[in-house]
Amino acid sequence: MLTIPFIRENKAAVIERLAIKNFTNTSLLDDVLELDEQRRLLQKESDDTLAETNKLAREIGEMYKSGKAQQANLLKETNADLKEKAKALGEQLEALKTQIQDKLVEIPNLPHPDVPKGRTPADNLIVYEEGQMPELPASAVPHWDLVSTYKLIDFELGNKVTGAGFPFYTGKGARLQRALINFFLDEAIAAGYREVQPPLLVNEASAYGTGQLPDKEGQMYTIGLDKLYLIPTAEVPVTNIFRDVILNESELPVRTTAYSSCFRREAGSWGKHVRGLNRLHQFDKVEIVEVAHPEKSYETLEKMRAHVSSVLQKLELPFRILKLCGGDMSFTSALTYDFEVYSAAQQMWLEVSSVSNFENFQANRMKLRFKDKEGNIQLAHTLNGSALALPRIVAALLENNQDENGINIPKVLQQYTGFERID
RNA sequence: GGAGAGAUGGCAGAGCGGUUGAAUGCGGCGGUCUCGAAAACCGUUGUCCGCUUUACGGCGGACCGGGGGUUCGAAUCCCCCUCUCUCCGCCA
Repeated sequence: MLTIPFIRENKAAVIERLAIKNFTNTSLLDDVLELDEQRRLLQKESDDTLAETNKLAREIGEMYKSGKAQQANLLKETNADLKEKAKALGEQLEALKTQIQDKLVEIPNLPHPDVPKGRTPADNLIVYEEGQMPELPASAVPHWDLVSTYKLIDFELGNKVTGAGFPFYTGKGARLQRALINFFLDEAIAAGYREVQPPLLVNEASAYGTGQLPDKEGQMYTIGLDKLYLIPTAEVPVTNIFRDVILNESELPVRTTAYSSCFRREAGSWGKHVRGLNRLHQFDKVEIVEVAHPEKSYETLEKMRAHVSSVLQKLELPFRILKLCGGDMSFTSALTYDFEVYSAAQQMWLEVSSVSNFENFQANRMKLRFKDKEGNIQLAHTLNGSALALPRIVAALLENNQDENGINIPKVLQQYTGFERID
């Protein structure tokens, strides 16, 4: 959520930058500013009225003490009118605030000046690419065939027990999952992130805090009876740790990592590009989250990028990094790097990580602040990234490392899996 | 699930319905003392909103788990909700 003073003082620039994200509903900005103008007037009137009633109450008290009951009773009547007025003003004020808030949350974050223009994924900028493209044998097949041949993942069983997109991982497939999770967590911890294990369900306030609510409700699984939501990413519970928190400047940065299952409804996508592990309703992911000083957040973004890169390098996967264009960026992000690994049998680049700086957009919405050296309170910056999401990593690992009669496990994982080969 | 107790500032812990934004202690910050530190002593120490000021600041409003009510006036009384603790039951 953008701050109103910022919009007010930088309106032209805001409009210009939002256009990069293809957001052109500038009347929303006007509405917010105008409503806020009204709000301030109303605030003054309401405060003044309340001040008057407070004063009268004190006077009435004095009168009773000094035995002037009659005068006091007279004043009571005056005060009753004022109180009524104050109540009405208060209600108007609340309504106005809600109205402002509702509009404010519809305005996306400003893209960083480096963000390329564009509307579709095709406009994303490839900023980095590395790794050897594997040379596969003629017998090479996509991962959905491999997992069935070597009994690593059972989609049918998941289908029976839960539904499409909820696979069972079996045998070495299950072990590989566990190995990857531990590997990712160990890497994150070594990079300075503190591990937490978050709840997989969050309440409304948290879903609102990270922006899943009010308008992306349909993307989450909900527990209606208890008004809880299954998390689409660990970002939700982890970032909400800091909701309504004022940190000390000396505590920054706060680095957190969490493994969690993630649940996504993702209704309406079918076809070859979502086959097998490419898109699931439940999957596993290790997330990194950082609360950063505003002056350090882009430095932090680069560190996150370096961290994810190093993990992919250790897994010996060919990957590339995209700087997302305005049209492909998320609502909340100011700058996002997507990481894609090459899955050789599908001959497709698969997104395995997304690293973003939200600047103070999330922080403003959830009131995450810090007290600087001068004692001033300011909004912190938040960033997060996947490090990494499992399914597509698994897909690429299996496809890229296959030979005629088996699959080799990358060296770095072998101490975690306890085996060097699947056959 | 049954019975009871409670929710106050960073923490601990007071608080007769009327200058109580809230005693006191600890912690934090500033200072005195010291070569330096500790101790001691003095001072200071919440958040949000509005108005005002070149600025330090000043004034007003809101907030004592959340919501509603009683009252001229509520942290203090009443109702509802949430959460926590203790005892009992159940249990991975």
